[in-house]
Amino acid sequence: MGPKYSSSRENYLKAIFHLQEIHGTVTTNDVASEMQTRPASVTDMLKKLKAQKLLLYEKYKGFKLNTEGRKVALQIIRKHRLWEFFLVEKLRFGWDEVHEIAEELEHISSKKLIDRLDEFLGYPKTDPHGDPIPDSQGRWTLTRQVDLLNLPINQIAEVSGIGDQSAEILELLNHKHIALGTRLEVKKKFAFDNSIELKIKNQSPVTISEHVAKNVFVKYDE
Amino acid sequence: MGPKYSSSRENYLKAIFHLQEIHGTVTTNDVASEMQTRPASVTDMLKKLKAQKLLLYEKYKGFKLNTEGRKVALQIIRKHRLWEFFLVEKLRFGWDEVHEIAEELEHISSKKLIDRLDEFLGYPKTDPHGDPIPDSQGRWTLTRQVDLLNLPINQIAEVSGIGDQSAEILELLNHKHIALGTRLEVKKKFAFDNSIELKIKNQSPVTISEHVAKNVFVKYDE
DNA sequence: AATAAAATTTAGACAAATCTAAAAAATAAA
DNA sequence: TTTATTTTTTAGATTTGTCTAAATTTTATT
Ligand SMILES: [Mn+2]
Ligand SMILES: [Mn+2]
Ligand SMILES: [Mn+2]
Ligand SMILES: [Mn+2]
Repeated sequence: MGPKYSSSRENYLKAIFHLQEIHGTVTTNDVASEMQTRPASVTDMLKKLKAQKLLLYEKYKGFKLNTEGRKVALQIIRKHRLWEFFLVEKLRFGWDEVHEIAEELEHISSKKLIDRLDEFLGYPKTDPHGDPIPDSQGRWTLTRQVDLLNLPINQIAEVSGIGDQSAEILELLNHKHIALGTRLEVKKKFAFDNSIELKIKNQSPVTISEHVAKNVFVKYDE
Repeated sequence: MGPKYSSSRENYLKAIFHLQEIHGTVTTNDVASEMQTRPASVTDMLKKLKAQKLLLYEKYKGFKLNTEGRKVALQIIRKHRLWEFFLVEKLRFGWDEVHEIAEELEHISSKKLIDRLDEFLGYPKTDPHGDPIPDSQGRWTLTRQVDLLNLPINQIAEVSGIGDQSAEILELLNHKHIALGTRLEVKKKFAFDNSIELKIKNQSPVTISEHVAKNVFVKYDE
């Protein structure tokens, strides 16, 4: 037996899942721009997903995944993030080069494969970008985190996630030696442009823009 | 950039490659039965592969891969066999359950991924079924091997490959504790039905049919 | 409330991969 | 060497996923 849903359908489910995490409900244009496709193509797919009973959808009224749709989406996200972890931890890829490959690997259908992979990797809780990895029941552990703009001055914290995950921001962070797990503190906040000066142990201070700061999440003990 | 050729095209290339290894040239019906599809579908694909300059084909005259087609086929075979090795050696799958999964994994496009995987696995020379793994230039090392029907009596030899790789024969061999690398010798050959009695160290003798014996390959020092 | 703009859906088309049924070509049998 | 059988190809459909252009609906602005 082949895969239950096509790669394309799976990509739509994943995109809708991510968008509805933010806005609760999702629009056609959102999905189109997220997936680099045309609104008409999205509408076509919405009908198919509704027919498959994965989506709550009334035309012109927005839409969201139903329970089954969320379940399927979470399994794809699980696969995506486990494969990313594998690529970084076992095959020595950089965290900024794994997304595209995982975008393909996430569509491999074997459930046994992914559970064995999970075991082989030691049941990791987060992927190389700090995002949580759902378990085989689709549950994940929530971690409270704050972005760098909101980290109090002189509070030491650990990088736990990245918002925007474009190759561009990852390249920038790589260059500044900011990675998942990096311990750092904010030394100065400049009101002029909201840029921030950071200090990482044993390194000279680095400055990042507001745009970057908003996309770096950290956790810290109070 | 996505994959250069569709999964379907890659499956055809691989099937044609295997068939032409045996017969030199390949027929439409051969491919159709190998791939569980219809002759008409094969003809359709042949035209596409010819248009892509991967295949030498004149209608009604048989066909075979050209240099480029062979090159592409060998890279897919390389991926298939490396993934099979990974599944058995790292994820503890049985050798009789990896083929289907590798059938999907072989279509992941990243060249860097497969080269890193090769390195991670320690550059294995053969897959779990004893078949050679091409290197990244498409070369493999030939090993002379003989099937069990032709193994001299009392000559100790090591299982190095399986011909038919159906789940059925693999299940049978599994049950009789015959695996890749097993050292064994032929104790008796029965002329009546060409069945064979084998001895594996520390085990009681087992009997296999001519049909099975023809599909188990071994190597041995003379 | 009427009009303009934006968002969404529909209509109709296309490419890829497959199929069935029928036609054409090659091969085997009489 | 005719005739019959098998193999292969073509013709025409179908399914999935995509697109453009046009129509429809919703939302925002005067
Ligand atoms: Mn994907
Ligand atoms: Mn990730
Ligand atoms: Mn395959
Ligand atoms: Mn194999």
